[in-house]
Amino acid sequence: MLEIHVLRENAPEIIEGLKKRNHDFTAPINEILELDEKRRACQQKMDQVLAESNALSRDIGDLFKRGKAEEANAMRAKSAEYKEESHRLKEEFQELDNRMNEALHHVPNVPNTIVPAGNSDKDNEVVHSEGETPNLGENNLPHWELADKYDLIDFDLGAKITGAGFPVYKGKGAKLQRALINFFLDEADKAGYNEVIPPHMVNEESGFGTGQLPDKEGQMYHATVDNLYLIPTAEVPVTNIFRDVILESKQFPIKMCAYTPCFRREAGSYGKDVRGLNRLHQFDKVEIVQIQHPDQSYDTLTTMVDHVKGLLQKLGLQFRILRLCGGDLGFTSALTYDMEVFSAAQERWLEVSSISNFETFQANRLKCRFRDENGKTRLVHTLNGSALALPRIVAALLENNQDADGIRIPECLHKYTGFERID
RNA sequence: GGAGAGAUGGCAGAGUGGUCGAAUGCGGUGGUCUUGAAAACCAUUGUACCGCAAGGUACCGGGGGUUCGAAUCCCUCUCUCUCCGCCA
Repeated sequence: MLEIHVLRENAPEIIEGLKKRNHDFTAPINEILELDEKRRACQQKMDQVLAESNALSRDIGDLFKRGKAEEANAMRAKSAEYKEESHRLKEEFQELDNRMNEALHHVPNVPNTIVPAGNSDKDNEVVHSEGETPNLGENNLPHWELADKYDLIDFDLGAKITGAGFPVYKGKGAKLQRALINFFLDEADKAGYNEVIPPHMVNEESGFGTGQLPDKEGQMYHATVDNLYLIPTAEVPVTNIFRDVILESKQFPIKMCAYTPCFRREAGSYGKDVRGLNRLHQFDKVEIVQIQHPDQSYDTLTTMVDHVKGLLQKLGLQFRILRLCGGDLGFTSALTYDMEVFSAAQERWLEVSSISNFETFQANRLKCRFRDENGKTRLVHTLNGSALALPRIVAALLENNQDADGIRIPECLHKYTGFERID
């Protein structure tokens, strides 16, 4: 969430910046500023009453000590007045503070100046493209048919056990899955990311910290009995490692990576989007997360994009990089690059990674700060990216590397799979 | 699941109703000394909010209560530990 003092000082610029999201935030922001003003006035009154009340209590204490109980008792009535007054002001303050924060929670991050204007994914800007579309010939198959033909993934079995969108990976299909996870983790390790295995369920505070709550509540599976959420991405538990933490500048950059399954309800999805591996309720992903000094975060974003680029190059997949437009940008992000691979049999681009700089937006919710050169605490910048999400990578690998009687495994995976072909 | 104990500053650990935001030790930072280092000594060392400032307020796991006054008493929630049971 935006910092109230920043909003207070730069409201017109922020309203202007948010227009890229195709939404006019003038009214809610004005309301926030109004509540903020009332809130501060109320705090001043409250603090003053408390100060007087505290002074009076000290005086009464002194009188008791000096044995002047009668005088002390005479002052109790006044004290009761202070108490009533301060209680009333505290209630008023909390009410104003809650309302202000509630409104503030629903204001998204301000897009970076280089974010293109636009309404939907059609307006995203292609900033890079490489690799060639393989020539598959006539009888090529989409990945769900290949998965069936070579007995790699069983969607029906998953539907029987759990429901649609929960596939069962089998045989070489399962081994390929494991190979990709290990390959991605090893590459992240080589790039200096520290691996963690976080919990796969998180509490409300964590969901709020990274911005999934309260806005995207419906996207997560919620275990209501214990009030825990299945993670939609490792971003949530990993970034929350740094909730309520004050870092030293010399600790930058903090680089973490994690493999986890990810759970998403994906309510409202339908059609060809959800066929096969295109959109699942449970999938595997290796995530990279960085915590950076505000001055360095955009350089870091570039290194993260380059890291993912390297993975796609090693896998030999045709891909492109998009700079998301304001209308497609996530709630918490200031700038996002999406990586898409070309799925040759489906003849469509599939998003396999999303790499974002959240600047201080998450840090403010997380209360993740660092001590700057002057010893003052400031909010850090947080970033994360998929490196990579497995299902669509598998879809593209199966489709793009198929021939008449099998599927070729890219060389970088051989030492992980133990086989070079699926047939 | 049953029974009990506990939660204090970066850590350890005092404090059981009145200048306590909190002793002391360790750690951190700055300095003196030293060729350098160590040791020793001196100083400093929580966070947030309000305020131009002076200063004020809040916070001793969270919330509520008693009291003129609470880290200290009461209620409640959460978490941790010990024992028993169950168990991958």
